[in-house]
Amino acid sequence: MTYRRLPSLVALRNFEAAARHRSVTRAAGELHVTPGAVSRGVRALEEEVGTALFTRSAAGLVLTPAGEALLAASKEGLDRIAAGLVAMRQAAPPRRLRIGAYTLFASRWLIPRWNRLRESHPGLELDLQTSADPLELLPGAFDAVIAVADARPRLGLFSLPLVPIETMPVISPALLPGFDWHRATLLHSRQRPDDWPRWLAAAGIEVPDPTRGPRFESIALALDAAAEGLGVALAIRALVGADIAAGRVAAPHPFIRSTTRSFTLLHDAERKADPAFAALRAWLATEAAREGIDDPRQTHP
Amino acid sequence: MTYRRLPSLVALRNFEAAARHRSVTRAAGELHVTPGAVSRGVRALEEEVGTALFTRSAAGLVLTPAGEALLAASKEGLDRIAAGLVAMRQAAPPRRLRIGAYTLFASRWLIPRWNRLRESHPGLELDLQTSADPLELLPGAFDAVIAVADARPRLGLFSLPLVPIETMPVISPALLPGFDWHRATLLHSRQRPDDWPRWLAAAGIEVPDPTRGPRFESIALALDAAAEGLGVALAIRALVGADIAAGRVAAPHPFIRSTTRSFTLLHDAERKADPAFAALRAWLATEAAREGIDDPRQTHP
DNA sequence: TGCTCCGTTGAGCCTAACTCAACGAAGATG
DNA sequence: CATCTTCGTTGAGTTAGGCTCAACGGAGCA
Repeated sequence: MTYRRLPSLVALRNFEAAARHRSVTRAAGELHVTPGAVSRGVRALEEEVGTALFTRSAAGLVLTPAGEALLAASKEGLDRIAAGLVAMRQAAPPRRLRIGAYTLFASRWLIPRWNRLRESHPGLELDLQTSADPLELLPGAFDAVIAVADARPRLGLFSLPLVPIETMPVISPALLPGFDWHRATLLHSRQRPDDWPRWLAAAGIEVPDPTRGPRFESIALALDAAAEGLGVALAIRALVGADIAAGRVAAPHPFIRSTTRSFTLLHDAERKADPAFAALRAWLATEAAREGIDDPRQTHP
Repeated sequence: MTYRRLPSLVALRNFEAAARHRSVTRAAGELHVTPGAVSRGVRALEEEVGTALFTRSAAGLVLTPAGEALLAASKEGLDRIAAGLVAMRQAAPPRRLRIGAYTLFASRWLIPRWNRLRESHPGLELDLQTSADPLELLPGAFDAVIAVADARPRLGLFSLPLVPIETMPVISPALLPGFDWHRATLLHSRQRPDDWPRWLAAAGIEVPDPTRGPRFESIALALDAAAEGLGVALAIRALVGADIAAGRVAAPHPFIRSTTRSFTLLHDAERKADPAFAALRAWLATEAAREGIDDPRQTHP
């Protein structure tokens, strides 16, 4: 029943990298793990095959004859597999998914994370189209759509909430000292005229007239205006992190208003099992989960 | 820094087996896992590469072109690695370790497990020599010794307790009905004359004379005598499990006397890091830990 | 003699991968 | 044509392999 006896392939990969570099530390760098992990992996492999593969010295690693033989085999074997993955992508040309997304979400969230998708899923190509108008995102012109939606299930649609809509006020950092709600100019988005009244009510702040102030076509423009010092805009928390970190805007008040809606991935329920859709979902879910852990704009400047 | 991008090699192995067999169930059999594990692994791989590798039907699996390409590559790659392991064993001829072991332990514990060692560590060959005399096992004539020892560390020796010494009485199952300690014949081992007095005292059983009865050269012979219905012998729990399961002997009393000593692997402390010794230790420790979970004589009849 | 670099290791944690059990779909059988 | 069997999938929960962190020891270097 046993066709082939293989050691732990994880340990084997550790060994192969360590042997190729003649260094535990460099192998750890290549594999993005700690040197300790590589050291343990190699030890485990040596124990499994019952033979020393390296002679260790502080200067570096020297392969034993057995190690040389195993290095050749594992390098060729892993190379063959890696080459096969490339060949496979030609047998299956990149899968192109047409994605429709809300403009602000695309520019502040999706695009900054784009590189990681290309790296981790080379077989997936996204054709991104954006719209500031939620209605345009509804029809079947896209394979999948990222829109603002509540958690309510929709017949025939699979939905995956990604990023909660939470509003918070932002102003130019220059205006932060002595900021006064009664004298502040509220910057509105035409699409979301109720945002300010709701936020102010939830925060328990009273102003002369919550509907006063200039109206902009989109939240993005209101945000730009706030950064320019024109007044205070309501931003979506998850989408202004980088602006705050970069010092473009700052929060004059700590209250964040939660809502029941999220930026949500929506696609045809029948395509749930399609690996391309599964990959897209998994990637988006992972990125959404690491929200706040590290911002891509910080780590990949 | 990233030399090669590889998917999860565990998932890849699942896929390769499933693709080769054109069957999840058969692949699971080969890999000694459940079909669910293989199914999940393949799904994860498909998601990782973003491409369907199989088209599923109840009749079986059919590979997509991408799956064909990946099967070829992974099969060749894994074959190359497996072949390299064989070649490696020729570069490093089997390591032969001279093992000295207490006779009863060797026959009742070590030998029944021998096959699993040969299977899991083909690079390790044990040269087993046994003795019923503990003194013969001490000197440096062996690479490692399995002897009765307490947990006290010994200078210059590495020790690994394997199986605790616990004594329990056994008789022929035929004598079990109406067994009476006052009329029973105690079968003694010459090497361990104190065993019966100690066990009886610990169990709180009084007999006319705990030292009466025939003396045999070894526990093994006393055990044989008990099985023949000559009387009641004191056996070591871990070594009579199979005899009890096979109905050769039975326990007339549930009490098991624990001691501070164990069958213990002993070897030169300096050879602790030697992979062959590490492999031997790991194998013995694993076998000792599965003690009672399944007896090798049951599963490999 | 002290510094630095490198590999190892003890302790503890985390998550990928596994098991178990239940389920639905597609032949096979009577 | 109902029933049974086989096979792959999947939700829930568990486990252990592999990882990190931090501390340590030995070898070369200043």
